[in-house]
Amino acid sequence: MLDARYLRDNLDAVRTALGGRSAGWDFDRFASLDEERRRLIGEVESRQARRNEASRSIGELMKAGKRDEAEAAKSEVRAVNEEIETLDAQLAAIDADVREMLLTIPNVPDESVPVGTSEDDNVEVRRWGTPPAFDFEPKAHWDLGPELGVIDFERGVKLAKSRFIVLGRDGARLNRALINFMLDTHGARGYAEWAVPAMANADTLLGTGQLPKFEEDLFRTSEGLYLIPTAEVQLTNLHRDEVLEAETLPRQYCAYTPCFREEAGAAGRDTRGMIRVHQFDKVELVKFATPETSMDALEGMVTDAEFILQQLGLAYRTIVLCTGDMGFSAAKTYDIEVWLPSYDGYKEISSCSNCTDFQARRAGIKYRSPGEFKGSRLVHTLNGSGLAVGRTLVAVLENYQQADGSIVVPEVLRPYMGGQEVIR
RNA sequence: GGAGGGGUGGCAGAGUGGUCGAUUGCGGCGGUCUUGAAAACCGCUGACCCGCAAGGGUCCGUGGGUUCGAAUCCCACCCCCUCCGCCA
Repeated sequence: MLDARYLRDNLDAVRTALGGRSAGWDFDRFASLDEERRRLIGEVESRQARRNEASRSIGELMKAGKRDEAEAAKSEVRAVNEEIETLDAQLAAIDADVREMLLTIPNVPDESVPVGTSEDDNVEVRRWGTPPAFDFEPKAHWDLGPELGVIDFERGVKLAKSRFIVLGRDGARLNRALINFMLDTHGARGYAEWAVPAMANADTLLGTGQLPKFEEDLFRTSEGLYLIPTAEVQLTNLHRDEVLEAETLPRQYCAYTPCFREEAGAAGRDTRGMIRVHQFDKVELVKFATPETSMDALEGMVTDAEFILQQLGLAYRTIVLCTGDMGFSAAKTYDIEVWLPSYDGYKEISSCSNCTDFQARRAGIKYRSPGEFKGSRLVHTLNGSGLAVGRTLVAVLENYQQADGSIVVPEVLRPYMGGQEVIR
């Protein structure tokens, strides 16, 4: 959510900065609603002031025994109350409209973000590692997995529905090894680990921006709870409606959770394999930082996510998303893409964003620093995959495959696999 | 799920219709005192909205209702605690 005052004073600048991202958002309607809202507030409050004053005098008149005067004052207040009621109804309607508009306008990109309209305008910032050269025809994970008995697509469909998968035998163990390796590595690098609910309520999802605009991406239970699409939702909302002490910042959190996505708009995309499924595991990183340090914190988070790929020996490239390709809450986003032989290219495995104060304003996450400024200010929130475990598993299978169909276990994972060196 | 109790400012804890946004204690900030510190004493100390400002308004779990007026009364919902039941 953007600050209403900021938006009011910078309407055209925001319109320009958002470009196509704000398609369908009516800036002029906002301007007139906002103006009308402030006018009505003035109307209501001047009447409330009159009513409060009159009510006070009624109390005094009653005490003084002047009943007739008190009765006269009462009827006057009744009349004022009727006016207030009418104005209040108008104000409530406009408030709801303004709020709805504020909740559906995306974050404003940081100045350092390249301007563009699609993923074609994203900018690669670096590459690491060399894609493996095979002296045989490498297989895709959707062939390797079933052949090794580590991924079972048919049974995933049987147990749930399409786009659900089952991991078997060494697939399940490799998955768990990846989770533990990631958590241990991030833990050693300053991220505190949490275990959080896999379901979240509407307030929580409103706080991070999934609601109200993207409800169709979520699974909803009959209780009105939602399955979390990412642990970012929970880690960020841990501090919803809290004021953090400045000296405790930055805070760095991580968590492993399953993630659930409806993938409503993805029919036909990535239909083969386990690249795009309804449920996947992810280790998530979240930071709370001051406005002055959040951009540096983002660079650090990307480095931490990249470190996992380096340790695993997987080639990747890092790109900065252009203005047109960023998510709703982000002011700046880096995607890390891992090399996948089946794609003969790089595929997203992590996305790290600085959401600046966008989520903090929705969720009421502030910090204070008594010596530095009075009151409290909004923190900046950041989140990033560290990494998507399912896609990492795919990357390991495909990049470490041998001519005989076996998989070499990356060295850093062997301690988590009981010393096992090969999956066959 | 059943029965009972309770949700007030950073925390603790008063307040059952009228200057209560709210007594008091702790904590925090500033000051006096002190070589310094502690103690003691004095003062300050919630958030949000509209406004250039003066000022005004809202907020005592949430949402309704009664009333000229509600933290205080009524209704619904949410959450917490205790006991019982059930249960991984």
